Amino acid sequence: MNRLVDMQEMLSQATTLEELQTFVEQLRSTYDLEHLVYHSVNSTGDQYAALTYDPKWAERYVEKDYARIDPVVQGCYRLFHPIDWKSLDWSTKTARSFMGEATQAGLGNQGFSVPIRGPSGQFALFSINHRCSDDTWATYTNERAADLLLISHYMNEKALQIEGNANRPAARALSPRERDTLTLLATGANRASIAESLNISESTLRVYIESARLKLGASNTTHAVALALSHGMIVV
Amino acid sequence: MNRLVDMQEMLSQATTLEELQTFVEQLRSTYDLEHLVYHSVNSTGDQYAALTYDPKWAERYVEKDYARIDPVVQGCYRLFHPIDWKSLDWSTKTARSFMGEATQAGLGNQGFSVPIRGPSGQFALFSINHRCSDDTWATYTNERAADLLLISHYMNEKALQIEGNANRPAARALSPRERDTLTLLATGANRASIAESLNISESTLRVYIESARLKLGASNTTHAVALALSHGMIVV
DNA sequence: CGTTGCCTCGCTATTTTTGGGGAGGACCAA
DNA sequence: TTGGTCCTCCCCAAAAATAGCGAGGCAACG
Repeated sequence: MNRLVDMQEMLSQATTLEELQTFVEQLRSTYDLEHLVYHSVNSTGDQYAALTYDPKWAERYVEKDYARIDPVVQGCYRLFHPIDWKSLDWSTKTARSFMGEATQAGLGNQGFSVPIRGPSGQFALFSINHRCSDDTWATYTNERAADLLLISHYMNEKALQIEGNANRPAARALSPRERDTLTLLATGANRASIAESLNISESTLRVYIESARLKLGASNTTHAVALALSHGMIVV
Repeated sequence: MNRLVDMQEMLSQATTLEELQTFVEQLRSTYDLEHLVYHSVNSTGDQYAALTYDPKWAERYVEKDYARIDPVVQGCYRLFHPIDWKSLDWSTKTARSFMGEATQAGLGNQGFSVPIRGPSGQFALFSINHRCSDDTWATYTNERAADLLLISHYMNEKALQIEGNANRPAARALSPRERDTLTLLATGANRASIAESLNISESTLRVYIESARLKLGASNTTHAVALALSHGMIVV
């Protein structure tokens, strides 16, 4: 019975990006789908995709930078929940012509996407695609949405983990005082008021800002706060 | 058979926060769990929780601001995937004493949490809690993780929708130039270099910074960048 | 017992940002 | 046409941040 467990098992053994490609193909046949895409963009703009689309379509998509007009991508960037493609806005001319081209490339009429947000501004999209009637599709998604949502998250985790192995030298951890300082700076307080609320002199405060800045490799305070925020080192 | 469909049905009919409370209680019995919590914090710091814990414990938790030391909350703030409580760091003294108190309050030894990030820096935590052996718990979570992950997202969507009805005047949208400006500021560039890279005068640049600051209600540039970042208005 | 990291404070001078002000042109929608 | 929102530029004076420096105390680690 348990497709989900099988898939998790398979995923847990993957150690390379190639294996993730194999995984999505396996996923497609196991869940009996027309197509399936995992697409990740990290904060530095690096992209990675594992998909079952016709390679020519994928190539054209990248070449034409279709992500800019694809209603699925555009919609998911500003949405935060799994969504059926039908509920997106396909009314514009560009969207319609894009859909026409996609259909030509073998995409089915039905789709469902899961936006996933990870650390440091990473964003991934997990989409399934099929050709069938609305009713059949409703049954499909009801049956599989839970599984696929879970898989999409674990797949993203795995992809990040694999990519993370070829990683950049992580910023050093911040000391408690440094975190306090950056947190308060992020709230818009100035040095004088922060020093007061932390009960230290402004001189001391400056040392924290400076050391945090150096640790994070930031070029100024605003940069340091932005880095700490997007790395989850502080929370506002 | 289908608990999940029943729960989705029940959730879709909820229109008030009270009904969400009823929903988590129903969820607890349907999924046979010790406890269950949905806790949301939006960008303005407003909090909402629906939970099955002893009200006294919830009250004490809020009063003592335990979210600051709760390893589950702290862990999930910096993690982006569903996580078993066992894999968190319980080694510090404060964490251990916190856990002791939680156990006193009736919490089970096992837990599983799903961090959920929504629009404008909204953050929610969906946790399940139970008292059982590790093996039993592994079986539990395997069986239910997919359902609960799906439910957690739909519940968050619902909670946002309900709260959204009683909404605040959101920060005004930023113009493209304002976004450019804040984005570059977040990378640590100073005004001179940003003006150069945007091919405008530093005077013009200052107008953007200032108007963005006013729109966001920020007290200074760093604050504006932090707000724009945590509201997802810019991405670094 | 030395090193390392953290917390604390002080100093100087320079550079940058901030908070106001005004002003013209483009564009779009009511 | 008028009003709104952008985009662009300029001025000034005051406030704040920055880049360095040095230096003592404390706790933990080896």
